[in-house]
Amino acid sequence: MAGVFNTRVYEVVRRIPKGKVATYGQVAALAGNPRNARFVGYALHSNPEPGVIPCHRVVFRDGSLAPGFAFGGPDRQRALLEDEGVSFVPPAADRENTGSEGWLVDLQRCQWQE
DNA sequence: TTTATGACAATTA
DNA sequence: ATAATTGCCATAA
Repeated sequence: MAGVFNTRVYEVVRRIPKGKVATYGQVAALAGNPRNARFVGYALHSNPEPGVIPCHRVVFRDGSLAPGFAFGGPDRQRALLEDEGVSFVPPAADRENTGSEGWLVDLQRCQWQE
């Protein structure tokens, strides 16, 4: 099909439990390619399997998400994650948020762990 | 058909 | 310690 990696990513993202989030790097690593974090997002962009793959649970290593490419806006993603029980924390001021409302997912508590 | 770019992360200088 | 570069697969033009 459209590449093994792509299919692998979908499978991994689909495994992310509700209330948890995974970073691109983690998904890429589980997909078998720890260096392919870039294509993880591209895979979701290419064929996000609407309704099947929770793209909103995939966030940056910093805890933020893709600004402008979120299924409706970063604000929308925060609402979805909060609704699932994901904890949000204010920016560390040291780490400038990539595009969220200024709030980052608490990877310390909500990062998906296999 | 080939070339260039893309939701990032890790490594090396 | 920080900064800049590299790496990987797939898709679009």
